[in-house]
Amino acid sequence: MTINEIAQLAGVSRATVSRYLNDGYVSEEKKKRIAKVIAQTGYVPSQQARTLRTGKTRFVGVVIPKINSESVGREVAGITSVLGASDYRTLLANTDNDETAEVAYLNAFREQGQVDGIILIGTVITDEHRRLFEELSVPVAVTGQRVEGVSCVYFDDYNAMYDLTLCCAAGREHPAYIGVFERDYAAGHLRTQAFLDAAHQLGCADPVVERGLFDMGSGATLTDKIMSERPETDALVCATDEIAAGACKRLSQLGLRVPEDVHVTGLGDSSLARVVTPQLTTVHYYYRTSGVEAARMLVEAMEQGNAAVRETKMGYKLVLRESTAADA
Amino acid sequence: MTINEIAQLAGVSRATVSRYLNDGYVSEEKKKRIAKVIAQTGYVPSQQARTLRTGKTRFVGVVIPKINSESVGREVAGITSVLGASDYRTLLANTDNDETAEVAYLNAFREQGQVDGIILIGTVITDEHRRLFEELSVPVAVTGQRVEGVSCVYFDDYNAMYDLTLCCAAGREHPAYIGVFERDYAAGHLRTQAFLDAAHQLGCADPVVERGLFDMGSGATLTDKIMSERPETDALVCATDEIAAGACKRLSQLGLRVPEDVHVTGLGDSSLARVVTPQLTTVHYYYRTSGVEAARMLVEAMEQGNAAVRETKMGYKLVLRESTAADA
DNA sequence: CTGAAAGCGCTTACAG
DNA sequence: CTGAAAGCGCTTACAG
Repeated sequence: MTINEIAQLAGVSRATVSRYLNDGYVSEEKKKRIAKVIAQTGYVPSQQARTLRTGKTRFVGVVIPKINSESVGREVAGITSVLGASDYRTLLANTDNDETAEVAYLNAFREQGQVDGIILIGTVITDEHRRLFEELSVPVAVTGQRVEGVSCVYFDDYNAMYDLTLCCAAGREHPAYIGVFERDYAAGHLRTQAFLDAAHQLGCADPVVERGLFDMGSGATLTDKIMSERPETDALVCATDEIAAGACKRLSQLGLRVPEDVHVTGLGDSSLARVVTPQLTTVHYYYRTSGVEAARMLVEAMEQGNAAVRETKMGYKLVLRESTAADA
Repeated sequence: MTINEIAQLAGVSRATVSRYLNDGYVSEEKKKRIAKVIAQTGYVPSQQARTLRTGKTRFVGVVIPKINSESVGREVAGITSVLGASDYRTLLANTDNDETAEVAYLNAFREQGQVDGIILIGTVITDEHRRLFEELSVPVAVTGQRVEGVSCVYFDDYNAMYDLTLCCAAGREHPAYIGVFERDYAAGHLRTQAFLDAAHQLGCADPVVERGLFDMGSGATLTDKIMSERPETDALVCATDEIAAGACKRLSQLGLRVPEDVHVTGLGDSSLARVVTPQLTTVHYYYRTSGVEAARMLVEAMEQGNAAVRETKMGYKLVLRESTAADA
């Protein structure tokens, strides 16, 4: 089925069929005839040919750091729902936390004109990223990190972690923090800073900070380190639920009770937070909504030329569960 | 940059440049000239134009039941690694366990000629699916379910669950099973049947079977039901790790100890299995490898016309952990 | 080994 | 409101 056959069957020129499919500047009578033929034949225009002619692909590239991460999954769900509704298809590019791959994908999308827009689920934003954003000929939106001059939707990491620390460390003497590398500004830098500020606010003289990766293994290892170097530690604030899960597991292996001996908190409110024993006090992040927001921004930018850059900071909600004392 | 500009710069016709890019039936001298120009300009051929001309898209549609599932994530990782290496790009379509959406995506891929091949991560395979497979003009591969006449790679669900049940219920009097709906042949029908056969083999007179969904909530609810109707139950075999995690949680809330009072097993060896307390005895499935296998089959089918259908059954490995007695 | 030519399926000024 | 014509960037018989 091509537009030519439809034109012939409907007794009009293919230009008229094309108009029917696009602006719709066609007489009522021909409209009807064309509509009927299309219905009968089940004709679907070739997107390839359309792209070749218009330069628009109706694809959006979504660069993700990790497949099979709950937060990423929720964001992607939000993104595809908006994109699908606007008739864009999603091209998922998984970097597996490889910064080089991330830049490579961004470049590939740019060079080959394969997408009308790009969404990056951000972790570490380098100068290379910033340069790329400038050079990109299609609109971009970033989630999870604030990027100057680029449309983005991010979380209130500082205040979320500040509140969490107050709640976890209140009434405790020796809080410690298990975080991640500083290069991740949102999850590394801001959350650590918030912990330190809150600990200071609570009057803690010498709060401990350790850093590792985003996984349970890291949580377990650093819990070992902290508890052997500072056995007096009585509150463990963790940058993510995964890390907190690893910490809880190790604490129990060390014969320490949570929350009686040590308070523990995570962040993210993943399903993991409800599975582990004890259930984790955490912060709920609106991941799905943040995906929806980013996709909306992008669609707007793709359809209207005037790329008004917008930054959205998402709220959060403290979720108190068993891993901290109820009196917090 | 178009092929015309390259041709002009290299002083050859665009047909020659095209040949250079494809068969390579070009004199050494011109090859050199063309290579140089391409290197200098960074020219990348337009995939759209190529597709329009050849009918090949170099896209593969991958239909998944759920984003953010560990098993799916692992399979997709395997798939994209193979596909990427063969220069195919992956188009992920997420159905969110909606059978209608699944058929719709399959149809869309078929109608619009947007992909050169399709991989389906299978759950429920209906007659509608089978019909579609027949009508598809591009090769397909299915993972997770055996489908007659279609290339597929699936797991040895029956034997895996049989072994697991022997291990979980050995020396116990009253094993029960928490499974999922029969319509999922692999995870529903086969695993349930294997449990029943193994229970029978162990001499259990009246093994209990309950069915729900794939999540922790289902595990918790059905554990409630089983323990109130059959408080003598001393082994809980679950169709997945998620279900088993929900079961463990509820058992502990009911004041029952695992494994002392009740043995519990899951299946899949997800990271969840190591997080919950106690850690779950389970079966390891080679999800990533199964994705790799399916992608290889598909690539072969796409590149060689002779679509020799192949079925691969993957092995498995019993993983003993804390949730069953060590003497099993 | 190479180039001129046709054509993949569409859209869009242009002239009417 | 409508059609003839050009062209998006490529590939592939065909004739040489």
